[in-house]
Amino acid sequence: MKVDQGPSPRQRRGHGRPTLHDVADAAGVTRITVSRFMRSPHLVAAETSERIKAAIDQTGYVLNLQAGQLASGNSHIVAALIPNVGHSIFAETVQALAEGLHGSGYELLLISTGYSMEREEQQLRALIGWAPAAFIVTGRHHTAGSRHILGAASSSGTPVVEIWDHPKNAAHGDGFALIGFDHRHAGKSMAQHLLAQGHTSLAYVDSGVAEDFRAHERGEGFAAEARRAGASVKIVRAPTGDAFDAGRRVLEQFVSKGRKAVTGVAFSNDHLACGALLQAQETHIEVPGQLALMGFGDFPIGRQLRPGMSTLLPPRADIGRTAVEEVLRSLASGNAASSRELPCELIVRGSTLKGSS
Amino acid sequence: MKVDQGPSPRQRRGHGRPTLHDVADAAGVTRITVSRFMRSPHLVAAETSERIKAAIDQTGYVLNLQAGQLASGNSHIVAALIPNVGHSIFAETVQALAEGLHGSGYELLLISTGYSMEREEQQLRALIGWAPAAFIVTGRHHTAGSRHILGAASSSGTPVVEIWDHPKNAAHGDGFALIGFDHRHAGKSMAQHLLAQGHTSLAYVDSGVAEDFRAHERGEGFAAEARRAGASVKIVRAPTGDAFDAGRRVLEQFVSKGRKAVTGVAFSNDHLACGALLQAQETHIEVPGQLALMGFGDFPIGRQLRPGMSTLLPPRADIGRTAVEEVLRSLASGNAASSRELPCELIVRGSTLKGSS
DNA sequence: TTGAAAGCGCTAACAG
DNA sequence: CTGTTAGCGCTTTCAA
Repeated sequence: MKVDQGPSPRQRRGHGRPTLHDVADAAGVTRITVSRFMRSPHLVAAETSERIKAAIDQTGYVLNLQAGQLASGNSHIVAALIPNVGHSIFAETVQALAEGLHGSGYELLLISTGYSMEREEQQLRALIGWAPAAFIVTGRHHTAGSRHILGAASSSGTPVVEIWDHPKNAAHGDGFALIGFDHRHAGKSMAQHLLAQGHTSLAYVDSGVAEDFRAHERGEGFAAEARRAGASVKIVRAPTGDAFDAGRRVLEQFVSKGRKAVTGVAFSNDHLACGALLQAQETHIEVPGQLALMGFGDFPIGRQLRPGMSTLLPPRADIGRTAVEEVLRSLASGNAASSRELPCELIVRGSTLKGSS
Repeated sequence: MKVDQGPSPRQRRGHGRPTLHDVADAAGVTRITVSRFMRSPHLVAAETSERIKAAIDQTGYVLNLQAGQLASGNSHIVAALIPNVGHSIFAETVQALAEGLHGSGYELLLISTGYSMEREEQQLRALIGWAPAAFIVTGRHHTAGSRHILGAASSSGTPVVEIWDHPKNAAHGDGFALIGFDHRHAGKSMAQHLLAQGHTSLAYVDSGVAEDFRAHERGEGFAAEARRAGASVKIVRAPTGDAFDAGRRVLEQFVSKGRKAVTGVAFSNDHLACGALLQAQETHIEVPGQLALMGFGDFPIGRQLRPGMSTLLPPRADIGRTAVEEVLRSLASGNAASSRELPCELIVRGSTLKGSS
């Protein structure tokens, strides 16, 4: 017995899929009973349940979420805006978001902003049409328009969580929950590590991506700490393009431009740092002997090269897990999501440890 | 004049956001006119448009997509199921999907299946509740349940595209559009390259992920071609876990187990191959002198190590671009999406070229 | 434990 | 160019 296509019995506008009504007819009950069965089976008599169950697989019925959400007034979509879904640094966070939401009854709507605040705002505007139940955005820098949208959502009870950031001096308070770590402090840790190794002439290689504010902040923290300790410090910006190549070119610069004075370099991510390490090895610069290098992110390759790349391990997956946790908690309790600090961990390997190379 | 919260005038159930009705009232027209203005502004008189425009920003109105889709009967969601959104090999494809859909009026609903067919089926079941306008799935291996769901969608006019595959002998015809390349043929190319370099004792290191069928198929193609040419060939499976480490361990095996006879090894991806290359260098095995290595995927790191890693470059971004193209074309024309072959490119670097190391 | 009535916010179809 | 009417498929009261 198939759903008929041609001259149909009950004239319908929508696509021909079975509806609650069809199931109800087949089971000899009304729509509401079927609806109830779908959401709270225990409120339906056992015998009725059986009939409905049979009717459901007979018709091949699937609940239409859109209709349900329209009627109930709350969507089951969690929107997450990530600078670059595929980038090594965010991959695990995204994975954790998906993992955490799986089975919660909420669906993850994942958006790549391409590290562009304008793009983020556009996406947000498109998203609000979906009336997401919660927003997860990356970082605390947004256009005025984005802040307005998120603020409106937040003040009408929609959880808004900013991930991958958590400045200690939350002077700037948009009131959104922040889940992550202090990037200035991360930069400071990097500087401290190099200083502790006896370096007094430092450099920070910033991300070539203009809107990677978090990398810039790490640089600021790095420079501030270096100066505080009386060391010299240079900040250079990596070229755009392949990160390994960028790292290589930066190293060339350091060598050719007579910046040999620099002995300790921190990079805004491990790929840059590893590119520099490879370049150093090929041009016979000893690491860490002549030059100590460290990265950020603890990407797999950093552990593989010799000497291993010292780095800061950010709580990549934890950020995702915690964000979902907060969102779900907030959704369930009605209270706003709260901020959580998740610190980085310093991973020391051969690229900064004199004893090792 | 704010939307009131307390004892409201028009008793409403939904969340307090403004609706078409509010805008219509404010503009002194009916809802349908506003609706029309939102979708086909050119059908509305200039003067009326002005009034509506004013009413819209006065009320802060946003179109509710869910309601619209329910009423019109067609969703604007394109669902894409990818084994691992963050994995290097898929990152560009995902990026291209997002890019291509941006501005098309469709939203990308991105799902990671974790390389599990069961998981894929679960996700599909959850997804159909959203009535996606199109499905993009990875590969041509799915559970019977998934095939059933996709088949039903397809035969009711919903485009279904399988990406990252395109077997030449499409004996198996689910009828879905296939966008990608023939993995057996890719494996064959890899074997041919090693054979052409004079190797007669080959090995293929298969992915440790059981459900990475495409990697297995490349191995089959590789082995078949090797045998055809009279070479010996072994297939081993990489351990799971960090891919670089897995590659290292596989290389250790080759050396310790007296499998020294093997002189040419192809890996199911570049990370495995690069791990092996690093391990070889550290244990003073000459590449390509004693052992030629090649990978698959052309990941950035393969270009950076010395000697460079020979590999097969799959049309990562092209697959995504083309998939979106086909989906949109199909959606617009009503015809089913069609298959497209997008071949891989052989990238020869030092790891297989005797003259270079 | 089940049902009736009303409506979520928007749009198709046809008039005018 | 604009309005009327009648839903899309489901869920929320509230009553039986």
